[in-house]
Amino acid sequence: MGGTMDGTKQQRRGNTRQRIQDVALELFAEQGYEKTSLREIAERLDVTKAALYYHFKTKEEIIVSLFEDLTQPIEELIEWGRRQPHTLETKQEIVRRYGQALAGAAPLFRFMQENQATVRELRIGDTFKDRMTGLRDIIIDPDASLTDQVRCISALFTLHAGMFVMRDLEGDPEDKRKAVLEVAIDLVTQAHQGGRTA
Amino acid sequence: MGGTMDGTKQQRRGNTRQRIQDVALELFAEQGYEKTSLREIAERLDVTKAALYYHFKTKEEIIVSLFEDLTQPIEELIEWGRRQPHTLETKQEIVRRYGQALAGAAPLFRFMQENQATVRELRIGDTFKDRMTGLRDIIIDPDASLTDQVRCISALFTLHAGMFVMRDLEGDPEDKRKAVLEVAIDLVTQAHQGGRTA
Amino acid sequence: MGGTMDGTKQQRRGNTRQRIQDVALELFAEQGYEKTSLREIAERLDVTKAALYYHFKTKEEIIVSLFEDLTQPIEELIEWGRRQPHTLETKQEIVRRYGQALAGAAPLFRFMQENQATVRELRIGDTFKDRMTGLRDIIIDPDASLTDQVRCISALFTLHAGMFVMRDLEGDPEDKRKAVLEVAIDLVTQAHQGGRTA
Amino acid sequence: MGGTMDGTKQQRRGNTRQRIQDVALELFAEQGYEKTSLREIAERLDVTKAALYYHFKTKEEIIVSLFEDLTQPIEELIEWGRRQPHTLETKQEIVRRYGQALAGAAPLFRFMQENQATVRELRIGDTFKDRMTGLRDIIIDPDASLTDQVRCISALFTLHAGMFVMRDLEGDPEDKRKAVLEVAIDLVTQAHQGGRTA
DNA sequence: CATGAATGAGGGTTCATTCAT
DNA sequence: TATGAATGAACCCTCATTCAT
Repeated sequence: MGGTMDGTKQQRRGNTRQRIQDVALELFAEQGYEKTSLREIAERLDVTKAALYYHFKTKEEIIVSLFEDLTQPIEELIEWGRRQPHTLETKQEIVRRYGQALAGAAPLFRFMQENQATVRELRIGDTFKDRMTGLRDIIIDPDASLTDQVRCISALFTLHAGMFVMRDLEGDPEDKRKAVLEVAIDLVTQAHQGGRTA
Repeated sequence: MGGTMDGTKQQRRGNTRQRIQDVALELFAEQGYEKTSLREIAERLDVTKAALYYHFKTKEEIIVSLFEDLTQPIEELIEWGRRQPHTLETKQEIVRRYGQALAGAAPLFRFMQENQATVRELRIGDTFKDRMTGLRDIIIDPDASLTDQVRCISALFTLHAGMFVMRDLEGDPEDKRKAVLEVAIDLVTQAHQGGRTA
Repeated sequence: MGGTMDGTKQQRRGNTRQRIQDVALELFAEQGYEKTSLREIAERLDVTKAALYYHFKTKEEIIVSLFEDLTQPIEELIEWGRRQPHTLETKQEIVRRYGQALAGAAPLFRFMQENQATVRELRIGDTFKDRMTGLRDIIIDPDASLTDQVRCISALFTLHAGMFVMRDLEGDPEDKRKAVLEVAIDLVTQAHQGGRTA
Repeated sequence: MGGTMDGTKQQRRGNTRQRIQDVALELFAEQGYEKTSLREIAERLDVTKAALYYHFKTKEEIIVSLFEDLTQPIEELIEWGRRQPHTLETKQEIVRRYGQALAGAAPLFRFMQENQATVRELRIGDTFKDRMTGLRDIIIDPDASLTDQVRCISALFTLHAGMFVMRDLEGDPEDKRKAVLEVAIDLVTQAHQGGRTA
């Protein structure tokens, strides 16, 4: 009552919306979307379930908002990619940047990878698929051999796998990141040259 | 009463357990584990929920039984792999056979890929992880460079991706299968030679 | 096939009905009637639930049959008591014999004491109440003071308590039995003399 | 909107928790714990089952809360008893007060008496047993004869029986209460003097 | 901004019971 | 004698959501 907070309820400066997103993403990534209840989120925040509804109209809107906030870099990457010439350098740069974008929103992508069935039914599903298709079309040469097309997709998947599956591979994280990137770039490079050499 | 059934209740010869598994897997793969209710499964089979409980003790046991039934070929593959010398040929053969095994239980693996968050919490989770680790240890040379290790994992992932993600890639399914296999084999081959050449 | 049993299924000479009763009583006394399911009984006997229904029409009939089989001595005791003169000796003898009867069917009475709410709703309820009333009327003098009437009921209750509550009192069981009996007899004796002395 | 409620939904001022407890205790005492479903309780209150779960986390918590709320006088009685000298007067006073405490929470104790099997499995079970043991230790002389120990327990049991079994004894309730108390006090008195006189 | 109280729909699970074989 | 398969009703419980305050 007057003056500074007493700490009982940690800083409530109106950042509640943000805090909800943080906790939600953490729990969604850890337990899955359906197994995470609003009650659980609310409890962690020491807030009522009803409070969540002040900030988000539905449970789905929480995940959608996360998706929209966190995946903009990828949107921009695609935008950028579309305007570039389809050279090898461009492709390699795309892979590099995509790797960074994934790392920048790791929990979200972990969530999306581990909850594909859920994501597909959510509103995000289609949007996300569109983006992936967009990316693909940039690095895939339409008249490349099937094998090379697969290589490109495999490159993207390697990046994804790099984030989550390879956590239990031993080695320095930074080294692993580099190794993953190298393999991915290798794949698009092979794919790019495939057309010309074979 | 003599002769064939009248069709109202299709053949109830004792294949109910099997039919439950079939329908369950279909729905689990399509909608996810948590979003598929036992009521839904029962309705599709024109049977009561309680009937499911005659054949399976819990919902989890249904998916576990599917896992155990359909995953044995992979178990055997690992067994076989362990007894082979770690030659390039062995590795390539592992990849080939793993591809086949995946194809042989496609719906289950699609389910597991798209419901990782769920699977992790289920009893299957650990078993599955162990198997993947087992496979990895066979095709990965322990003293290979990190990059080559990533290549091997990427090969396995490419096979997985091949099953599900690449469905919307245009082209003859059989051709796609071959292309996927080629890329995967390529990756382990590069990884294998990496140590010797680099 | 032919000759003696092999022991896998212990003696099944047609005593199944009896075995059901035994196991049922044990479980009913231990866990209560409602918390004991037919599945549980069947499993303990290594038999199907359906088999129970060959021997008993309903779950209730199992407990009813136990009641009828095991409480006959008390029925007879009442019969006997009714024909005796209402002397002190008779009353004392009733108490003594009732104590024995309780001991002879301890698990059943433990069950009835600990599941009164259930028993009341079962068909047994009334029968049992009738018997208790019968007993009471024998040892209670209709024109005794209220206090002496209470003494008589208290005597009966002391016997009941003696069976179950006093199990955790230390001391030799046989000694405890005697002590309980002594107190009960004391109570009816006081009650009997009350009328004459007060 | 201003003034009194319209009666459709009787006063919902926040006394719902209390109303749940009241109805629950009534039904539990009448039909037993397991045979009373939450649906039944909810219906009587003209409320949804889910509403019960807003106020109590589980069904068990309802009975536990009743136990904790209603049983405090006995807790205090024991506390008080422990601090008194072990004189005859103290023992008699304990019996008197215990009788009052029982009367003050008659429905709860009726429930506990008639659902012992259930209570034993509930969290309350042990707590209750501890209290009874506490009471016992106050009125029982450790070096009294077994017979006198039984007398003390019998006294307590007489009080219990007085509440429930003797309802169908004819006579004025108040007179019956007095008679029961007299017998109980008599028993502890005999027990107390037993050591000195016998 | 947020809570307290409640709802309706549905979840998985268990039960006593039935009946053809 | 007993089993295998199934049912219908009920169970406790949890969820996302609503709304007056």
